[in-house]
Amino acid sequence: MLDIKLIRENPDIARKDLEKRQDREKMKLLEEIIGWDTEWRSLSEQLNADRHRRNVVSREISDLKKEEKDATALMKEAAELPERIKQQEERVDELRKMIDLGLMRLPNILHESVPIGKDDSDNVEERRWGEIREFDFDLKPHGELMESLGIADFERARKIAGTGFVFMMGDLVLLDQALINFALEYLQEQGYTPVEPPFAMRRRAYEGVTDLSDFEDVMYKLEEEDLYLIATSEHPVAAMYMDEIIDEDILPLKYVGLSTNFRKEIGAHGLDTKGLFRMHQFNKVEQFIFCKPEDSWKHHEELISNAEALFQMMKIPYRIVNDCTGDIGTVAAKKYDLEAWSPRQKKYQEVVSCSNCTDYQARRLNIRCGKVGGEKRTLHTLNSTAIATSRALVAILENNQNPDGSVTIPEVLRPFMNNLETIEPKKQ
RNA sequence: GCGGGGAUGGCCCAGCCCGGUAAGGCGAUGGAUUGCUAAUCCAUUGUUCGGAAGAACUCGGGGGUUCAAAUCCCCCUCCCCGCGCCA
Repeated sequence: MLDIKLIRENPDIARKDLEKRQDREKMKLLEEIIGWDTEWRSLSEQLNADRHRRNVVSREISDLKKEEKDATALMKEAAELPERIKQQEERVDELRKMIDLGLMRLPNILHESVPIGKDDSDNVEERRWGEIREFDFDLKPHGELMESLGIADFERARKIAGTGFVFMMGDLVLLDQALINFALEYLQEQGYTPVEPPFAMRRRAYEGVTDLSDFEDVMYKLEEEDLYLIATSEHPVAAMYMDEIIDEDILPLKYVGLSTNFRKEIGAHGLDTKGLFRMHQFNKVEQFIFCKPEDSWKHHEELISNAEALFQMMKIPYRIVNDCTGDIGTVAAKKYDLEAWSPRQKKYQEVVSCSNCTDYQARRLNIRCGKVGGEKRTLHTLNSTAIATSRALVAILENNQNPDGSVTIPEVLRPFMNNLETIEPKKQ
C-alpha cells in the first residue's frame, strides 16, 4: 500500500502515476482519499481536544478526592464528555477505515522506465538470448509427448482430482526434482538461503501479502480452518518478517524459497490444453530479497540475471520483456518477465516474473528496517521466479524433442538425475 | 479434543488481588569523561496529528462498568506446557 504521507505531501506524484496507467477509477479514488484525509485530520484535532479536557478533569477529580474535597461540579462536567467523544470517535474511525481501504486499492508508484500499454502485447522487449532450433519433423504437444513417454498420467489424475492435476511419473519426477536442485544449488552459491515455508497461511498474514479480495477466487481455503494454501512461496517468505524491525546491518536478506503452489485459477489457454503450462498445483523455486530502499533497483537487475543464468545454462532460448502499465499489476513498481521460446506455438511464453515491489508490500506487512531507537523506514521487497518446474518442463520437452520421440535432458541437469541423457519412449 | 500457563514499547520483565500519568533491565543512538579489548556517567530510544509549542493514542483483539481501566466484568484470537490422538 502507498504511504498516506506521500499522498498528503505530494499528491501529484500519485496523480501522474494513475494518469500514466490511465486508470480513471483509481484517479477518482485518489481524490476521495485526499478529501477523507483532510476531514480526518481536522476531526482528529477536535477529538484530541475533547479527550484532553476529559483527562484534565479526571486528574483534577482525582486530586480533589485525595484531599477529600468536594468534586461534584467537576464530575458533572466529566459525565457529559464521553458521549461527545464517542460520537466523534465513530466518525474518525470510519474515515480511518475508508482511507486505509482506499490506500490498499491504489497501485504502487511505477518506475519511470515502465512502458505504457494496454496488455501483454505492449510489453517491451529488452533482449533475446539463445538460438532458436529449426525442427524438420512435427513436434508433439508436450502433454501428448509425456503420455507417449509414459511419464505423466493426466487421465487418472482427472479421475481422482479433476482437471488441472497430474500424476508425474518416472523420469519426469526426476527431471522435476533435478530442476529444483539445480536452481537451489546455483542460488545457494550466489548467497541465497534456502527456505521451505509453511504451505498454508492465516488470513491476516495473507492480507498483508496481497489483496485477498481480488485473489480469493484463486486461493484454496481449508474448510473449517483459518488457513489458505499458498499460491507461491513469495507469500509466506514475504510474511515471515511481518510486524518486525530488521537491523539495517544484516540487510539484504536473500532467500530462495521452495514450495508446491496451489492455484484455483485455470481456464482456456489456447493451444495444447492438456499439459503442465497451467496447473492447480506446481512446484516453484522462488527468489526473494528484503533490502534497504536505496538498493532495490540494483537487486532487481540481480534477480533477473540469476533467472537468465539458469535458463542459459539449460540452453533454453528466451527473451526478457519489461511489463507495460496494462500488464504489471498493482504491487510491482517494475516487472520483468522472462519468456521461454515455445517452438510449437512459435512464440515466447512467460516462465519467470521478476518484480521490485519497493516499499508497497513491506508497508502493508509492516516490515521496517533501521536501528532500534533510531530512525526506522519501510524496507523494500523483491521477488522473482527462479524456476517454476512445470513451465520449465514444458520448455525442455518442446525444445529438446527428438524425431524418435525421445527428449534430451539439458546437460546441467544430468548430474541431478543419475547422469541420464535422454528420456526414451517406454518399450511396449 | 481435555487440563494448565501466558500475550505489556526493538527484546526481557514488573504492575493486575486493591482502578488514579506504564517501573526496571538489556540492547541501540547521541554526548561527557577517562587510555587499557573497555568501563563509568548523562540524555534519547512506541504510534499519530502539528511549522512549533503541545496534545492524543498505545499494555493480544473487541465490547462493558466508571469522572477515570494494563488493572474490574463479558466475548474472541493466538502462543507455550502436559495429556490424548496421529504421521
